[in-house]
Amino acid sequence: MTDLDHNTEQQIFRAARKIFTLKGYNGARMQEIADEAGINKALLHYYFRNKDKLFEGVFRDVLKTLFPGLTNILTADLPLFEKIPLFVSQYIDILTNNPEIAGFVLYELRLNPQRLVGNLRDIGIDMDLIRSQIESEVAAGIIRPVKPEHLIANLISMTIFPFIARPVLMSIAGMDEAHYTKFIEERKRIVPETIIQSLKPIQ
Amino acid sequence: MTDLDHNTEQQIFRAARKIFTLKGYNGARMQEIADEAGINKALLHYYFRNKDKLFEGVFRDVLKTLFPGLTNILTADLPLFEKIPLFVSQYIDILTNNPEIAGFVLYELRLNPQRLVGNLRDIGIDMDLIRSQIESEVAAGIIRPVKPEHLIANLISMTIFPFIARPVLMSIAGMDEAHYTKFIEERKRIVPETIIQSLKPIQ
DNA sequence: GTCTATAAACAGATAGAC
DNA sequence: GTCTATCTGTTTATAGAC
Repeated sequence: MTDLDHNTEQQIFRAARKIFTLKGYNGARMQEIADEAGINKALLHYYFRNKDKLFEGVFRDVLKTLFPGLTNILTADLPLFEKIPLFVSQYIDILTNNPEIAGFVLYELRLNPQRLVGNLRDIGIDMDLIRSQIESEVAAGIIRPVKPEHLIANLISMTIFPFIARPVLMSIAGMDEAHYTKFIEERKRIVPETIIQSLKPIQ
Repeated sequence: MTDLDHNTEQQIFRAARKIFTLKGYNGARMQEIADEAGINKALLHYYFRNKDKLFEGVFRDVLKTLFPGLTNILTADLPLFEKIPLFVSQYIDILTNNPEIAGFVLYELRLNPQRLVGNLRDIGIDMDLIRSQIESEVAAGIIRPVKPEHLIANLISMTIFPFIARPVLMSIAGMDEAHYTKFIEERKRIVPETIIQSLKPIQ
């Protein structure tokens, strides 16, 4: 399956990814996807049978953008204080390039949680590994004890949420586009700093 | 306008709030709202003219659940270290009772950011007030310097995100319903602790 | 493979009886 | 105020020509 073999199929898929992530499953129209791809509506059905199957493909594709490389960082063989900034920085870069996908995935999963089934492999984090890393760093006096669920929750919350809540944050803080961009860039430093400070043992 | 005067209207509104927050504007069906309210579809139009107006009312109502009391806490006359746990605890209680509204509001706002216009009053936080409180507590040696945008972003991210990402968090951490409930309750302690630790001056 | 034309189902909205 | 019946427009999906 080379790039040239399925040029139209790829064009459709790219258009579908754009429209679906922007408008959601229920808000997306097959006609709009066809327009975006510059082809006829009937071709969508020729290549992908129906809206559901097209969406399913896009959703898997978006999950692959969002998860695998990142869960790898979390389970890499690095001290927590190195892992955390790496994770935040890479995640912010991905979301800066794909600003809609976090909100898209979480919303569609809430509408339809069973979409997780069958895609769990892409999302899973080895919590036991993180738990044992925490235990050994606690034993070494590097960090204070913390439950892995809460550490992970804090980390991804502070990293992802500003992308989901963008309009609200801009509004309450009175930011324009430029401010928001700067704000996001600053979070590469702020988020790790916040977590690391909270993890340091009390001297 | 007493409760008894508009019993049907209220029934419809409650049903609409349930269906809209659960399925979103695009996913909600007037028929389903009518069924939920136990009345006929035509009555929806009799009371609320059309789907847009019905949604508009629900959206405002949800904003009122989500914001006013909380922004009040943030601008109350209390030390930061007291405000923060209060905010987290109250927000978690509200979201526990209305688990879908955070995701609902943020998603609908992303689809349609202009919904903020005209509702800004409900959402606004007086950032200058928070900024000056930070400055004075820094001057008093109680906390380290921090930009108000980031403090607020950290606070609401860690508080709200676990409700939006519920299925993902449950999945990656292998939690069942009971675990998740306990996890959320724990965050009333964890979130303030994390922020406060990160704010304490280095001794 | 790609198109035009159209079928089939659905969803929002209204007319009009009671 | 509340209902049944129906209209109108939209949207997914297919048939069939090229």
